[in-house]
Amino acid sequence: MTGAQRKTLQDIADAAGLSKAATSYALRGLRGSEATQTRVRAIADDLGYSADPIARALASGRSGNVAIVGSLRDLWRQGLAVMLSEALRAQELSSIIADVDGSPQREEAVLRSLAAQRVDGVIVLPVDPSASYWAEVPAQTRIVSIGDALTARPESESVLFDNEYGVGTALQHLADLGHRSVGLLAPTLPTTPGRPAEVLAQSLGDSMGVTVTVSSSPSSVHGAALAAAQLLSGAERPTALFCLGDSIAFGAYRAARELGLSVPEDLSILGFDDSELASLVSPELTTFGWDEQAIVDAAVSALTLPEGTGTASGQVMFRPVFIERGSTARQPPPSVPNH
Amino acid sequence: MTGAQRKTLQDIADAAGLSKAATSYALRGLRGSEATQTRVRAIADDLGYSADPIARALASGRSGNVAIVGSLRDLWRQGLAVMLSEALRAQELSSIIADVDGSPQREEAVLRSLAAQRVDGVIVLPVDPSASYWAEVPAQTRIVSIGDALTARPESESVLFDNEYGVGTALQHLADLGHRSVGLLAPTLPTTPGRPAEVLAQSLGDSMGVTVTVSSSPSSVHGAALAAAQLLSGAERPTALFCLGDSIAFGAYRAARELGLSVPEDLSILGFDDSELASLVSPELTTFGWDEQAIVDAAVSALTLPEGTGTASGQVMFRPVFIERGSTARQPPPSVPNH
DNA sequence: CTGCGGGAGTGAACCGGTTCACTCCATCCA
DNA sequence: TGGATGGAGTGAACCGGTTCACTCCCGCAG
Repeated sequence: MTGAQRKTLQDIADAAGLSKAATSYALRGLRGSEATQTRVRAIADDLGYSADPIARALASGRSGNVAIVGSLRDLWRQGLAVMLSEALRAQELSSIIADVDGSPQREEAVLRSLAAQRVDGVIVLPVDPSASYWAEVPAQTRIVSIGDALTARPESESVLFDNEYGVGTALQHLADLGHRSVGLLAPTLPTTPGRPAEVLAQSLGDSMGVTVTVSSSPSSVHGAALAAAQLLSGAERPTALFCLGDSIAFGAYRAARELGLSVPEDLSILGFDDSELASLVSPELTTFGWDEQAIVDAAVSALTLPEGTGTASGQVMFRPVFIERGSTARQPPPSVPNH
Repeated sequence: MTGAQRKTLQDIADAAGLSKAATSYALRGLRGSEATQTRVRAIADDLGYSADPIARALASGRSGNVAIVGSLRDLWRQGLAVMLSEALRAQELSSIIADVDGSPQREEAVLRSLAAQRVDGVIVLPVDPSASYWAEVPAQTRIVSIGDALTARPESESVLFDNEYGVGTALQHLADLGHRSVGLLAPTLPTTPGRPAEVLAQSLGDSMGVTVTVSSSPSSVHGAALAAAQLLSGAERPTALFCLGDSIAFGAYRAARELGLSVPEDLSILGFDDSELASLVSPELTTFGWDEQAIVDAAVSALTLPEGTGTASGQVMFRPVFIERGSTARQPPPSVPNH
């Protein structure tokens, strides 16, 4: 039942006894008397009219397409991408999702191809925020970047993660439990200028009397298990592992199992991101969660809202919430003091 | 460096000394001499021209937007949605992702709103394939549905899952291990006409001498744990659980742990979909995997390729591959024969 | 030599909105 | 009373392609 032809602006204009121009203005509330506007809107509703997004795009120069670009390997970011696309749809925007798989080359290629696609916004989880190819993005394309303070692009509107808080809270928690040697497993990124979280963790650790040994790890469970095993087989085995990502933490669980270490008695494990499976593993993973919906909404409105409407700096920061479950414990364990 | 203005077709026409029309035809290889075509293409490449997708959309009536609609709650489908969007991008198509959360009402609402958005294709993981609102989708909109033979829409091009094979293989595997009573945990769907997999499993089980007790379960780990616990607390406890979805299997793991049953000695667990975490849990989950990339490619080409180019029936079927890990065992266990 | 078929190329309409520059007219103030 | 003001509404250009109907011209058959 495709039924009647799609209504055009001209149809509404005819029905209202107005010109196309007046009708267009009235429907968008830009000009014309209050009375006319409501009358025209009523007619449009009546006839089931809605403006053709394509024609509008051509005339107005805005395509209604937004690209979501980033390293979308891990489950958390995949979920974020889907939520972003959902939120964009609510604004009548369609999305182009591009996984750059952590590679600056792919990031560059994607950004270039986007220029041809006439996207009018890019939401990016940047791989190399300092790369020169960002300059190639047309000036009128809004860029919103999502990430921690150091991987987000300082030039663009940003949705930031308060990793300083997260890392500080994590180390404090472990220090309070008596841990003095902590291993930090951070995801491998090809270019990590300054290795922000790691450096931060080490200096924070120092101030708490905790030694932080940093090691990088792939985001996959398998790779993380290897990286964790290596860290745990060193001379001075850390009594706790802080994993920047739940998938890495899951890998650590496996490594611990293979080494015959029980969690949390012999080894405390701390995750990050509170994946759906954090409460599945045994013991349940202590981790940090985010308000993903709020992050998504912030990113979309940064893209959507007229310039300067948001915060002065164009930046919003989100703080992870600590979720204590069962994977961390006092060190040394109180149950076996000195036997 | 936004630099030079974007090139238009007129620029290329001028440079080639041809009319806009001839240039347009030549670039698309539709008319004009071979020599002219290559010459025009060379000029276009030279000037870095690429056609404006919006203008093209307006003129040609195809928007270049494809909607991905379905129940996108679980991780597997989320990953599929991201992969689909990726694959569409490679065809210069943008996507609109809509999660209908298993609700026919939302499915209907989304389909209606899509009409206004002028999508020219829909990839759907249908919730209610028999619903009448499908008729509202404009006839020229291509629909590709992804699902098993009974939840896919018979009217549209389909990418099918060979669940008959999957369920049969699973039951055979369990029967071979000596199991005679199997619990089947299937995801809850609001309208499940005929409850296909369940009915299938019961009749297949009959032919193998296996009793199959069906129970529906939410897709979330928590909900599944509850459903599994209930199934395991019944009078005749099944010795194996076949879970239609890895998340449900993870819930079953937890239920087993809480009931003091060890896997696989006391209880065999079989999953479905081979999520990234199937090999993380302990024991590693025996499950069924898909070639997701092939499924995605099939769906996209069904949408993209001209009508009738694919298989005669417009349907492709994919078969899951059995991945045996450590969560199933012989029943009763051989280690403790009769002690 | 005439007539015809067909490939190459062209001008103009068209897709369906947005926006600019303009006219018209009622109102208000000097 | 006359001129400035400004809100309501209009015609036409415009965005950048696609496609239709047409002309022109060359080659070939009758």
